[in-house]
Amino acid sequence: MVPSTAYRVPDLVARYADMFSAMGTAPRLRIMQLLLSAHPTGLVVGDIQNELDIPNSTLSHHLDKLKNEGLVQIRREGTFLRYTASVDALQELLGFLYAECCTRNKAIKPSGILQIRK
Amino acid sequence: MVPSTAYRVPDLVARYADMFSAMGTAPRLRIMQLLLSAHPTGLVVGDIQNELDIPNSTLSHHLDKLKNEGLVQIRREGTFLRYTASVDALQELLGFLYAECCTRNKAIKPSGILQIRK
DNA sequence: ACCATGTTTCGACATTACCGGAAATACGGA
DNA sequence: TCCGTATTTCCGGTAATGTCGAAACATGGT
Repeated sequence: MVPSTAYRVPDLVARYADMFSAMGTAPRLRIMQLLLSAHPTGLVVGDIQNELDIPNSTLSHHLDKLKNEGLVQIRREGTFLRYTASVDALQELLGFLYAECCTRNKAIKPSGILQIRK
Repeated sequence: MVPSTAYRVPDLVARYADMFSAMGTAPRLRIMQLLLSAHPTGLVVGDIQNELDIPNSTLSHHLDKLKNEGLVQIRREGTFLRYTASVDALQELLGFLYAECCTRNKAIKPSGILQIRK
């Protein structure tokens, strides 16, 4: 018996919720901001630590969470680990929000997103 | 002695983090989707409950969280409470994400947000 | 093999979050 | 005032999360 599609389709809403949750604390949102500001080069853990003043073990947990939700990408450079913001994930998330607010339901006018921001 | 601006400026990052956190669980993200799909009319609590099949007390907690982060607006209609998605809050949040990803750091091309979405 | 540096894991704690049944409250109508 | 419906508050249990020092691990160089 073939299971209904509901079983096979990964729950996108749950996935996006997890992404939002990963950006749902100030330290992690700051990390993402920092990585975006250093895009596409990214930063090594020590740089992030110095910039945000987070203890190494705490920082490692936050980075792990961001990694698990696919929001950052990692590559090794000798003894360093370089983290970069995942453009794909952020684009997906931004696209989801945009679709829900602007495309599907037209609750927000696209022009409203481009606000003056100092 | 004048305190540095860092003291007076409310921490916007923390605020946005709280908003992301509020949308960071599947039940609450579904509630926001539902309210957006019913925008601008909104829905009364009972409708949301029937639609999402969440016990009343649990639902009330989620709605309270969304209210506290300013993501929904409420008005009373007799014995009913009508919830609507807060366009202002969502626009602010979307604007923040857009600015961080597209404007400030140009990590994502704006055209990439408008993806085909079924 | 050893060392220095960078990063993660371990272990523990406090805090907060999620969930839901039962009771309490709010409102409008009879 | 009493009743029925709508919604919240109260209370408890359980699980998840944020934090961080200390120890372990990884890597490249000597």
